[in-house]
Amino acid sequence: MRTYKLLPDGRRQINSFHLPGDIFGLENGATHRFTAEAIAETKVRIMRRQNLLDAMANRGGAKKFLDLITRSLKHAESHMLLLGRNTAVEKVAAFVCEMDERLEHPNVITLLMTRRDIADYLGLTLETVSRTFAILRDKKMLQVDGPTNKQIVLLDRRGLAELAA
Amino acid sequence: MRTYKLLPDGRRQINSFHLPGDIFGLENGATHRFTAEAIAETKVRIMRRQNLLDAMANRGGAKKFLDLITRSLKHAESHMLLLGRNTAVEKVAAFVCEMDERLEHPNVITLLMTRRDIADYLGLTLETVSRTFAILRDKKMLQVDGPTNKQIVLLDRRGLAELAA
DNA sequence: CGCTGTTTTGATTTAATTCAAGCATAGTGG
DNA sequence: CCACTATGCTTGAATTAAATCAAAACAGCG
Repeated sequence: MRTYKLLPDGRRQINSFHLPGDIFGLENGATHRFTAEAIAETKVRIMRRQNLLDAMANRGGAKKFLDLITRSLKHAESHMLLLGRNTAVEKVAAFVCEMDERLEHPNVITLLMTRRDIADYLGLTLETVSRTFAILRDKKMLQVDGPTNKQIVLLDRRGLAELAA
Repeated sequence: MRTYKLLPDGRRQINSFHLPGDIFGLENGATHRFTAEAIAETKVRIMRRQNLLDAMANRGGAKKFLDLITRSLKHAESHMLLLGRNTAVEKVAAFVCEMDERLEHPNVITLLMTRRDIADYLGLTLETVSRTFAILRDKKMLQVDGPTNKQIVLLDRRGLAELAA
């Protein structure tokens, strides 16, 4: 799934992509803070706020809950650094490294999102994302494969991680 | 105070500025996620993690705590949108509007941070921040005053808010 | 098959950065 | 009280990274 915010004129910032097992969408106030969309066949389990507060009432629940939100905050904080201070190459390298880690280092990363989604996640245009994949491909750091170029094979995880900085 | 993250080569992203009364720095794991620095005479009250977990155990505490972290997350999420998708003018307008709101619409906003701090908060260079203040000044949307140009007077709150989008 | 949406690639433009002065302010010490 | 220095802000000129504009190729689909 993708969660994102929109500007009135249609510019979009994707906060994060959610993989199976992820928890997201913690809200408190009366209004939703962002939109969530499935980009593949998805099963979602909903949790009521009341149950959340109940779960927090016992020590084990509080700890788990603290872990969850710390993870969200941590991701947001490092993503701010990326959006504000990284170059296009660094952003794309960071993106593939993030996916690689979250999928636990598969041989092939199958991207379910489009180039535009990736661009809107990284604060770039889809053309720049495409060109940057080409740059990393030409540097032999990754392969771009499959009929729709959505299969990514990491050839140089160390080099990519260095770029991601 | 300012809280920020650094890249190895010195590039800096300021997560947020903290005003009197703000709570910040919620951490969970063994390592700190960012650096905090005072940019003015500051008194800081520390809270132990244990006390936090205790406070969460009762319903009132849990609610307050949920409010706190929701506020942090919300700020981070909207800041991601700003960093990834706003222009320089929109960023600076959003910055002065944020300060105006948080200081509860004073006649004069006295900035305690430098132009570089603002730049590192908005994902710009200090020169661009300076130029952008000049643009908004020339548009009669704000005044830049004081011996060191750190006093900002908002002349057109509505217009600035529209720019901030 | 034609239609639609996606990706790539090329040419051009532009917003913001970088490089470079020049000033103003505040602090320091003689 | 006055150089002297350090720091921060502004402004101008040149550069550049990424955006925009444009076109072609391709896959998937009804």
